[in-house]
Amino acid sequence: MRSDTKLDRRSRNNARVTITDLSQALCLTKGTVSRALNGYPDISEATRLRVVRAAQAMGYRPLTHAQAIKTGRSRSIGFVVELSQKDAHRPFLAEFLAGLTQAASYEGWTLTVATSETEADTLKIMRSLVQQQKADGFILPRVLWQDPRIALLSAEKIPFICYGRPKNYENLSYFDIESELSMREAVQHFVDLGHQQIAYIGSATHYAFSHHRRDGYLRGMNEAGLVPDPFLIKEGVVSAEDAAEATRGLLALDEPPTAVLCATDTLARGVYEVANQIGLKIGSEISVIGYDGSPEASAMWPHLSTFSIDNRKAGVALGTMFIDRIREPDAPVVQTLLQSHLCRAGSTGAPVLSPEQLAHRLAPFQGQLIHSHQNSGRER
Amino acid sequence: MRSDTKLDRRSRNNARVTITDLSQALCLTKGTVSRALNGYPDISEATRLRVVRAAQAMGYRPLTHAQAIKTGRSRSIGFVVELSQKDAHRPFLAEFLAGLTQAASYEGWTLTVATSETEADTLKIMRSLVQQQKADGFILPRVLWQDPRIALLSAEKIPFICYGRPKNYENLSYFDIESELSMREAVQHFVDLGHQQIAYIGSATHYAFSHHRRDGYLRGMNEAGLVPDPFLIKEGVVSAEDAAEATRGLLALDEPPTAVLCATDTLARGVYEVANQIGLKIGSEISVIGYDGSPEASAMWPHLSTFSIDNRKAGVALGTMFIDRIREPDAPVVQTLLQSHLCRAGSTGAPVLSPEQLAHRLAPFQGQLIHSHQNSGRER
DNA sequence: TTTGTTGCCGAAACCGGTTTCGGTCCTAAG
DNA sequence: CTTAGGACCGAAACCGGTTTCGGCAACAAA
Repeated sequence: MRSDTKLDRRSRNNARVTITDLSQALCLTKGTVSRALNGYPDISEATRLRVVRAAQAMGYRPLTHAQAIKTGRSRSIGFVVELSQKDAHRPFLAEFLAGLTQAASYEGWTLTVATSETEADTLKIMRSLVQQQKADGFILPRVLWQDPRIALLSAEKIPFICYGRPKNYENLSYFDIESELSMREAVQHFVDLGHQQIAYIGSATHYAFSHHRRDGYLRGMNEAGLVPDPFLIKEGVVSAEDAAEATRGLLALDEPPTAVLCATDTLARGVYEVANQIGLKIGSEISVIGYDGSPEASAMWPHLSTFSIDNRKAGVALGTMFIDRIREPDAPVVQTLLQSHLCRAGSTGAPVLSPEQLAHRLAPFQGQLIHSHQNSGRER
Repeated sequence: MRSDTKLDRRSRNNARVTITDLSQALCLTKGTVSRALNGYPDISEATRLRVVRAAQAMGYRPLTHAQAIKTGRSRSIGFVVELSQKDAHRPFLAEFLAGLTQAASYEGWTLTVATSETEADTLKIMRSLVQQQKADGFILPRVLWQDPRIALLSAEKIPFICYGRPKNYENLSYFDIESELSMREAVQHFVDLGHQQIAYIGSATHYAFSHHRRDGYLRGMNEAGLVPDPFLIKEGVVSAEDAAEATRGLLALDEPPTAVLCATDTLARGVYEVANQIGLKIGSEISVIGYDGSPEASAMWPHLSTFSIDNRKAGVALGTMFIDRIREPDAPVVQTLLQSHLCRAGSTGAPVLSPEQLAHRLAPFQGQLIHSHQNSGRER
């Protein structure tokens, strides 16, 4: 009788093996089976092995959300994408998610993705995801220099790992791409090619990475014995359009830069835009380096020299770091840095013009450049 | 006593309101409360309202996975990204996910994302996600012309909604961007500008959209009274590199095309690549149209004319369609089409050269073009 | 032989829900 | 005035797990 209905249910339900099935097959109570599988010390090694083997053989996998209702942990890593800046996430998202889910699924975990419109929204969503036990914690993408998410999660003791290094990162677990060194390398590369007048276009300063990249530029300049001219530094530039505006400002200078270092590939698009409009030859009359290794970089012509970063690997690293943290909440913080490497392409070359010659070359276009303001960057 | 431990637990657990709390506050059993909230007919309207209001007031939200253990439904929509073709998903993923989660979270649902390497892997992962009750069904991105996922899910009666129209879509619920009409429009646009020799570079033919786009091209040609020359059609082109190869083949023809219609923006990159290499002016000597409205399109110079598609909207549509389907499994299929619209940019213009003149112009470069094979497209 | 320990497992409560099954009470028909 | 039938709710089982508690057997020390 009983076994009849059991079988019946089993066959409709796609034959999931439950802990009860397993315990019956082993002539043990389900409590014992559960403790055996979870490595409780009051189970003899012999029966533990017996249980583990049977579970393996019968293909038993516990229902994580059935566990969750008692344990409170749902083995799911939360990921909230904030969409206020439309472009902020696109280039790296797919590969990054791939890495994240790869790490997650390897351990039988799940990735729960949510999106939000505003910062306040993000906090609310994260809180509710945890309360609904839909996430055991979070991976924080694109960490801000002073990140309210970190404040919230720390205060509420919700586990998280940062992708990026914020202002005070001493006691935080993070993974980051080392971009300071990259920017120094970029400056060095420009210098090696013979550039002296090297400009920098930086992204929105509330992002943590903006700080590291700018510092890298500054240190690179110092190391090369160059004094970074404040006029050559545009910070807080958000979009390609803003970057174009910034570029016009740079080219309107008395001594325009022969090389421009951009904090992101998207910003480099702005440089290209202006250069294309006035017929300035990229890679010779002006050189450009970006950062991100995005597909845009190879859509530009000449191809943009940029720092390619392995977002897949970043995802894997962050995923495993997160799971480890949940498993061992009291372990010391883990801080990982990954190097990115420069992909040289056609956008960098020896300067064919000195800054003075460049200025002369640009003279006819001053009308198009003049309307830009000295401080086109938008500070947050 | 009892209430003491209760409070204690509550305060650590971030004060989640459970159904027991609610039932005690209302002096009802939790069974009654549950039935009231789920609209059972054996609950009087008066108490139903009382329960619903109290739930609202106390901020009660049921734990979906606690429900799931009895009901089998976890209110979670599954999304498996296959990464075999690295580039296949990137451009549209972020915005699409945004739409999906927007629709999901609005209804209190969750999005569970997984990735897979191969097709077989995808099927395995989907099956296991359902078995582990981590997904109630799936949104299928990038539907193939003959899609094994559809076969599997149909056979196992797992709910799903397609993003795209496969070969036999009569009885399927789908959402799709109408690209056939777009391609016809593109051809028409070329013709209006004065082009006659119009080539087509199509993407991997196992994708469903490839068929619709190619058919659109063919119909557009017919409508314009032009006979599509088989030599002008390259199908099964996967990457920008392959598209470059295809382009070389096209330009090596006796009567090379003055206009090239590409099934995706990525393929258009290949056309640009070749044009840039041999100094062919895009937008005058040769015109190009892409499809996708990706950021690459505006990274190219001149900007690529392309069809922009609202992936956000697509995500919202698919999400709500999916949830509706779960709620009402026996409802008739829903089939939705969304129009995309052409964003004209610098890559299209009136031809300044006839095909013959173009061939003459290209004569010096035949050496670079000749090594291409007539049939560079890779058929699957 | 008695008395602790210790190792090991069963029994049962529990987690936060859903669902079935009766059992009142009220009402209308006989 | 009975009685059949609904309307409405409580009681309890259930879902698939985890965790606490207690008891039994074996073994060592007294």
